[in-house]
Amino acid sequence: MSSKISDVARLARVSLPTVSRVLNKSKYVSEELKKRVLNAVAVLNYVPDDNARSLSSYKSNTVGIIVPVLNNSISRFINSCSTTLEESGYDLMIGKSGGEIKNELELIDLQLSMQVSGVILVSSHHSTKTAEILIKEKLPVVFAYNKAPVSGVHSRYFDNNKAASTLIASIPDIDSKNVYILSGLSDDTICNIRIEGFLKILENHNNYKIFQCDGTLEDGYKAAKNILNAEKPDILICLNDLIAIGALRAAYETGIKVPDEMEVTGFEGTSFFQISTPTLTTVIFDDYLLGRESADSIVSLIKGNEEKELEIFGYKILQAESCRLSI
Amino acid sequence: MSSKISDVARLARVSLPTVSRVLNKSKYVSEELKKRVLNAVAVLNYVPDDNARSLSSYKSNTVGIIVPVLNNSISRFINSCSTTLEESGYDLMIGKSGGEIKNELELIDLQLSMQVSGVILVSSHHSTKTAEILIKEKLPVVFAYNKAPVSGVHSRYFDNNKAASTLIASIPDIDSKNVYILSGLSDDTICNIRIEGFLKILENHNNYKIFQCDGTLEDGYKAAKNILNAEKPDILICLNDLIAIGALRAAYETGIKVPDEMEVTGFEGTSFFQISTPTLTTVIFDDYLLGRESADSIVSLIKGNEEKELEIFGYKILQAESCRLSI
DNA sequence: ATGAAAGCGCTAACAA
DNA sequence: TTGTTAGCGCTTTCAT
Repeated sequence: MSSKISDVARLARVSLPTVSRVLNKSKYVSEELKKRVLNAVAVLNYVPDDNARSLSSYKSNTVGIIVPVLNNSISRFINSCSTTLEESGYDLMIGKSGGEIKNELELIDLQLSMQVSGVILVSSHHSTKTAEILIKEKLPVVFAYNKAPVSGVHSRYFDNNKAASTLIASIPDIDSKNVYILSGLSDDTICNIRIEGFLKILENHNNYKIFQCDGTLEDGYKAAKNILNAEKPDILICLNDLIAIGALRAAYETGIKVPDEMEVTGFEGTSFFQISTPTLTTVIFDDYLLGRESADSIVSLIKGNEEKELEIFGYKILQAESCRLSI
Repeated sequence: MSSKISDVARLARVSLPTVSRVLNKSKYVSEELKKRVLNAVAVLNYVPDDNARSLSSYKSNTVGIIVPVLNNSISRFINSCSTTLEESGYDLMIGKSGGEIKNELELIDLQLSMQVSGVILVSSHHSTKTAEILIKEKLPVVFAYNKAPVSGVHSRYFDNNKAASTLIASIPDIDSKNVYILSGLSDDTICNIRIEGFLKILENHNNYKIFQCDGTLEDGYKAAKNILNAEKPDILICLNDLIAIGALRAAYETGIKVPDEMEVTGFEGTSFFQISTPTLTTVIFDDYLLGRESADSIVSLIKGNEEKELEIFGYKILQAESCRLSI
């Protein structure tokens, strides 16, 4: 069926290693032979077998990415990783953990068995166990979207803490407002970091409350509805855009005018901010940037270069109709 | 570093093939030996090398997916494929072509060299060349989102034609309205199929015009703005939701009230419909369903089962504020 | 039911 | 510069 390196060698009247050398540009081969080899490759439509190649060379050109789920923001991230990795000649193997450590560990086994050259791990809650396994394997790895749970591992993420502080600090008169925070799940590290950031500014503020939902649009809507039926926040700080969009709908249905009667803010997660009514004041992170940087780092690590262990990326606060800011 | 099958064999005091047989459940092995092998595997933390396995067995447990880009709808699709494939024990290798045939062909070579067991190809414009190559390789392949350009190849897609006809047919009084159609790029097969569907109903209608944009929110906005500055449509039929959202914004800025002064419809592409103001009347496709079905088909084909060459999936018309329907 | 031996397609080490 | 040889880790005959 498909031809192999020996077929090419025979047709080009050279030895196997010569074919290999031409294809991998690993050693100098005379122009004459090189031409014969390339010609034979073209004639036979030869495609090297990556499995055999990886097996004998202990190298693979595959990078694994493990994500909890393929949402909007992670899709942008992967898109960007993919572009960068392709430029460097790497393929992408994607695993979806559903956010469960058990699956994450299985996926790592899977990718280890594929001899991936490196792994980019996306999680809102990086597991120590995962990190330890990866370290033990001495596999190049980049933790994205969140800081690695142990040191000595490379992390690339956004400065959620500072973003949260800055957002709160730019809300005029925050001290005189009763503040409601609507968070995602309590085991979501990123949510917790954002809350920490909020509280840094709110520490002398004695009129705030924190509520929880599961972080989806639907549950954000439900939770907000419950809150608004019982209480009267001046401002509702939502831990992501989906929650915020749900809250906007809840406010609308409850007859509460945003921002006049209540302000609402979101936080990165989608790009819905520009479409909602009112448009959503939120924090924007550049997933493409993070993807590119993470991919660059993993490539660099694979090649054995030194890389900064931590890189933390900035944010942009987008002022829109749902909450006026003083910036 | 990592242990191999010979280590396991030694520790379990059995031969290599026995380990292989236990791990692959390929032949009967006595309980006694099986227990020893599994124990050794656990002790050594043994993970089989997939490359070696594929090399010697001519099988791989990897399925390739090639997509033009990772947008919202395709992410849902991949998410769903991924879940289904994982259940059947397959890994996923994802390539992004950027919509270019050249890249698509390169990615196929890449995946061929990885010995993928099958390929799911997503495109809004499937190339004959790609199809021919895949056929020649005798690789199981499923074309998704669009009909394969040649027969004898499996396709799984939505009935865009009928969806378009039904949408138009449900608009009250369409015959007496001047209809503007705002399409995506002219080489997007899916757009063209939708237009065909529209025109089936509009064939005796002599008051419609077709415009084009590049299919993005931004360009939809620009194109709609141009149209609305010069003309006065009764209804603006947008070929996808992004265009429609752009058009809604253009209408808003131009001071045209939707739906009172002009109606707007979208078409699958995002799930923004529920957030816009006004909410968007549109056609919904179930990307999860398509993902599951495509993945099921490829698994089935890999196993050598017969599969229906064509499966065409339905749609749901969602009536919302931007255009009242008679359904 | 189990083991010994051969070989998958390629690259790396060595030799010429 | 090129070729010969061995071996990557596994599965698959074929014996036993």
